[in-house]
Amino acid sequence: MNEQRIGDNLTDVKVKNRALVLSLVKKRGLLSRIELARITGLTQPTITNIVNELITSNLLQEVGTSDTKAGRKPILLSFNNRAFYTIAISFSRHGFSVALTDLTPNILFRRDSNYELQENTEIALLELQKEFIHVLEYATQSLRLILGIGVSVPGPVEAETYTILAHPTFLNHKSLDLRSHLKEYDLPIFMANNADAACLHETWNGVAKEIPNMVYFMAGEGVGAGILIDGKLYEGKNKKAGEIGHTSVNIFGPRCVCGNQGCLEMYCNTEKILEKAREVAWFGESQFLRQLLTEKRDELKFHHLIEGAQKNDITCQNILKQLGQYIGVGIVNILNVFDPEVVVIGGEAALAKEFIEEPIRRGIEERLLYRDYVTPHIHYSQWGEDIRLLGAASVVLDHFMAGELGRF
Amino acid sequence: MNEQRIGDNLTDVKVKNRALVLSLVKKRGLLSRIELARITGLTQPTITNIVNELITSNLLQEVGTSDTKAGRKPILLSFNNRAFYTIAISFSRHGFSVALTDLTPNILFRRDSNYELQENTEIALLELQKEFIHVLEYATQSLRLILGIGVSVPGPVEAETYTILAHPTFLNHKSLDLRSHLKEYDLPIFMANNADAACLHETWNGVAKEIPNMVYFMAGEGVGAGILIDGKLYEGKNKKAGEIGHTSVNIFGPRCVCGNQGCLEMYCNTEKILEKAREVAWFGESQFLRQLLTEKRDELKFHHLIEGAQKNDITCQNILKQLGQYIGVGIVNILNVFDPEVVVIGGEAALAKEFIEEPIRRGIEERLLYRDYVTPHIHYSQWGEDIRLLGAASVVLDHFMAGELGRF
DNA sequence: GAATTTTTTTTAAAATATCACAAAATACTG
DNA sequence: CAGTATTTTGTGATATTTTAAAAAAAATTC
Repeated sequence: MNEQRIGDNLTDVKVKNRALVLSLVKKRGLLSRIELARITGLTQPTITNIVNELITSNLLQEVGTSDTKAGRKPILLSFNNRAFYTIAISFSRHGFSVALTDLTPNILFRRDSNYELQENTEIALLELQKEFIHVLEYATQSLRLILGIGVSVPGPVEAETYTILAHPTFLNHKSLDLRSHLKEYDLPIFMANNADAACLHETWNGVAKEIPNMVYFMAGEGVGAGILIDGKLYEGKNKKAGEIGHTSVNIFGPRCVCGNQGCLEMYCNTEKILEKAREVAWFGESQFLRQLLTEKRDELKFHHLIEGAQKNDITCQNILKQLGQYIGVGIVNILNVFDPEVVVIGGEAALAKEFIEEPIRRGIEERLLYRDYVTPHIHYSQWGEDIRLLGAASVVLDHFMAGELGRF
Repeated sequence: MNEQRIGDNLTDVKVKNRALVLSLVKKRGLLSRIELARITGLTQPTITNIVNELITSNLLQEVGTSDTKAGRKPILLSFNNRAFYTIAISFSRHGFSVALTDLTPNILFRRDSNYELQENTEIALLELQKEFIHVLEYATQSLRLILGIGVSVPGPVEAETYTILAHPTFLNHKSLDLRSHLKEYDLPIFMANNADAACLHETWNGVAKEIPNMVYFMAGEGVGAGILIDGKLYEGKNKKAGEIGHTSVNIFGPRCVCGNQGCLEMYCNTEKILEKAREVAWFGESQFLRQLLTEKRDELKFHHLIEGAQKNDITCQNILKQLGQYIGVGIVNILNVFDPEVVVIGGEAALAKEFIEEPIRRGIEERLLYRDYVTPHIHYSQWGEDIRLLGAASVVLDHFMAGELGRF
């Protein structure tokens, strides 16, 4: 696939500049040729040339003009998010979704399912295939050109083959070569850990559009991070980077399933938080929790804690506050190690923003090594549950925009 | 200085390819033109062209031929490490050194001093200037062309201005603009944290020559890391990345000077280890330590522990073993977060390799999340104390080889 | 010593951005 | 409302760089 050339080439220049122009318009919205020239430092004829090619391949469109003081009005260019489409597949620990998205990406059509890949892999795969075909038919019916399939997985992925690897919390039986199951549709497949996928989405459509160094801290059923360095996803030698959830934050702490002691994940995954809430529910002072538990038995979910906290239930607030404190510890570690421009907090925990924000802020203020010299920016994911599918689509988008899929 | 062009250029290609060829010869030693063509994927004429330019600028030399089965013998090219020189300045917490180095870098002439920058900044600076002039005179006397000054600092450096920043453990009074003190000699000055500098040295002259992703874990008086990503030093938004010593590994642990709790540095810096040794010395069972302490009072140094361990003193061995265990925790955290190809352990701790190696290996085996999928490579610094100066020189080298200093 | 092999160099060709300038479109001025 | 200034976009020649093809150089083999 790769022809292993490390030396640079004339065509490399062209490809890079074309990708640069395209992604600038994608990220900044409406731009004129002259603005592109100014931003890139390329000359106007070069820009004209590149832009015309991109218009020919239908990726850019001329959409009206903008006002200037005098002279010819600049023609505004916009990214054509309907030029191509992706099929996004996302797995959580309790189900999966398949969707058709445009290049923004927006979710145009989705199918959700509760089959767990964990429980009965064969049946789940059949179900997946069914839903996939469903989406694919919807897409072909309306003549959408599909760039590829993006898959977001809550666990590790094998670097070369994009196999979903066996892993105690998501797929404990054996590794799964999803690619071969979808091979017959002859679409390129890209896979990423869901923190990485979410991270990519923030770079193309979120808060990290113009930010080279960012860490996406994902705290939900699992705790992991997507790491953006120099505008590119950093995945490490074996696509195994970002497992911040399994860094020890308590060397003398209890043993984690991974073998380590006192992993961060043991303190700030939402399951652990719920366990604690259940404990407190029966014996604690929270009427809200006790009532919930009698009504719904063991069906206590994370969003219940948020509801409780919003209804001023002190216990719920305190539990979330503690979650914030633990997340804060993780964030400070990230800040000290990565010195990123931005940290985005995502996953279920982000839904509790209003209750964890303050303890996190406080934690940074008190504990950050270089707090006198740097001001870290902490954002919270704006995408809710959709981020799973949006991330999956962004994986395809990311490969496409790098010029890898050769459609422009 | 930067003309802010993000678009790519024909000259960019040339500069990159030239830098690539030069660094390949520097790193791999003797190479012929045809080999360079094969490695880079560039064509032979392109290589010839570039090589001839580099020979003209005296950076490459033709040195004999190598044997082949038949045909014309390839002319071997070698990197001329005496084409230019650097002046390296390194600070530790207890003194500084100034040296002249070639481009390997080898230390050709050095001056060491025990003035602490901390104690009496003004006098120390005068002393530094004196030694610097000494080295500079030695250099000019023999007509060496100096590329620039490299400075390695055991603390943070301000990104834009290369100011040495105030910091509790090295320079607690106020920031120091070393650049302006050396301005009159009209040489470019580059500064880096000493972990970063050491990391760079490993990329140019050590174990990471061909490795894009590496973490240099430095454990000595302080604990920090130099992070290599995609072949480049990763410094973060504000050159504050890599402070792994101040990641919390015990959220419930004692407060660190930095504000955080249970920082890694509190468990595996050598000072802490020595404190523990001193405690144990009087009341423990170690005859070696007790004798040492009565002879030398409070002059117990880290190398004494190593000596003791080498003389089979169980207490010394146990203390070092524990150090290894703590370092192991740090390494596992690094491996889980960065998934690097290589981790290099440096700093004073690396001197105790024979005693910490096993507990570190064991720690990784037991605690690494993806131990079934990845095999991390752990190296130990080979450079001893010289790494400070070598690192400082490598900072200059690194800028030069990137084509920034415009001498080729 | 002629044929063969391998490396290096030369020459011509292709690709790309740049430079200088022209054309187009609009606002401002009197 | 015509003319001018201003700004954006487009065009053609030029310079630079890599590439492709072929020649030259150097060494080995038969």
